[in-house]
Amino acid sequence: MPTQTKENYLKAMYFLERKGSKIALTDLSKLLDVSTPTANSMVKKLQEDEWVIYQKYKPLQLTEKGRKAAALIVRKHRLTEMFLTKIMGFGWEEVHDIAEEMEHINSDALFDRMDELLGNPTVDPHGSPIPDKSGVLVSRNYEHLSDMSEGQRVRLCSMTDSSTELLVFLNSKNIKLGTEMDILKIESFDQSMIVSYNHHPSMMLSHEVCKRLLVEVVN
Amino acid sequence: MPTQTKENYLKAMYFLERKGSKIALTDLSKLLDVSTPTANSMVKKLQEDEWVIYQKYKPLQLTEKGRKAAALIVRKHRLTEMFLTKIMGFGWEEVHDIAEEMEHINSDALFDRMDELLGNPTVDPHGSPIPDKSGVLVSRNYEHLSDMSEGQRVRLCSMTDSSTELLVFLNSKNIKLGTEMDILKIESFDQSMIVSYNHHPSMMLSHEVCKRLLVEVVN
DNA sequence: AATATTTGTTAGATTAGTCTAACTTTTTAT
DNA sequence: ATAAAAAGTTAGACTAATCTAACAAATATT
Repeated sequence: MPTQTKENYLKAMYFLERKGSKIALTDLSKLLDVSTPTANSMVKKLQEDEWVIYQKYKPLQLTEKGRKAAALIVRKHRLTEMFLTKIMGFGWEEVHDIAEEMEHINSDALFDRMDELLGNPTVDPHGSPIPDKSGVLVSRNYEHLSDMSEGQRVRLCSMTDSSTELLVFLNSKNIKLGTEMDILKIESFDQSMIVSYNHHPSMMLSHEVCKRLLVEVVN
Repeated sequence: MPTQTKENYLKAMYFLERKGSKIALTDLSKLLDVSTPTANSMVKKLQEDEWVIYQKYKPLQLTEKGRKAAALIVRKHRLTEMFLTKIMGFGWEEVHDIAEEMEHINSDALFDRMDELLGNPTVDPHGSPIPDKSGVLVSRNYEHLSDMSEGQRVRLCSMTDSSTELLVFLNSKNIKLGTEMDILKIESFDQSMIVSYNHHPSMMLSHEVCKRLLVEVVN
């Protein structure tokens, strides 16, 4: 098992890989908020135990071993988030930071028990998929709300980023995962949407927000 | 907030202080399984932020600040143990190692919620007292089972050490916190005790075990 | 009281993780 | 195609936490 710091490097590389395939050192260092030389020397060390493949000036790559390790950290993170919301009663906007620490806890028993108590969940409180015990992640392909058209009915399933600000905003609008919305109108000048859902007959959502909400069309 | 390592030094000093008042560097280094020079240089560093009072060749001392910090770590540890047993269904012999990692998690919200869900417990699953939110620990004065006499009826309330081996042993004998036992006989040659409890009419407990069990007399 | 033992200290080295400054390679833009 | 910009690398230094070897002080033993 790598150190906590190394786990964070693997996790960051995992996210970068899932986003755009090529992992750039600069992106990694920005994501982890360290200097590029720091990230550079760390990936060289990670190579020694075959977590990553490193070649000078080439994009970074995770090995299978490194990818699996990263996925299992993400699994611990997302199970924890689910546990904190479903069992302990936290709001979805409160759980990220706690999970960020708990994901480094070394105890299969703990996370297996969470998994069990939660009934083997497949997504976290923000709709992000939970990798399985062998590190396999099956992610569904949702659409950005911003790409939908007037008249469609959609269900909120996930979001591109789960920043506290976005989650608090959605709380204030009473929008949750699973909330179904009718797209009443799209303002052409700023791409903002007027939607209706539950008991809210007409709510305006800015383009910035719509870009970050992932939905599926309701038949 | 000190680092995780420093928190472990404070916690160790706290235990040593509660056991015999004078904190010796050698004892500290043994408890933490580091060399004496390592412990020595660390207490010097801890002094810089006024966690401890250090004077060459003198016994170590915790400052009020250091003692409170240590107590709050112990609080997190014991709340976690309680949470793992009562809410998550772990056995009392399984929780120490997990709590040892969770005690370093930095989240008042998490531990406050545990406290709440548990109904503000005052002892952990092994009968050890839980310091309150301001770091005050009120510990009851139990007797060692080994110091009791024939004919007395006692209730198991705590133990001097909660090693997995002892806990597993007690599990196998079906002895729990709260179990009331009648001391039927004390063998003079080895101080072992014959006790009866629940549906066990006569059980032999070695002196080694009796020394580690803390009880109170039942009137 | 003198000596032996234990306890504590200093010095110097090592590893993990970080930085800045300077430099090189690759990519982008004119 | 060359210059400018971006990305990546190397060198060297720093802090936290650890070690061993050597030494000093305090305590215990005869």
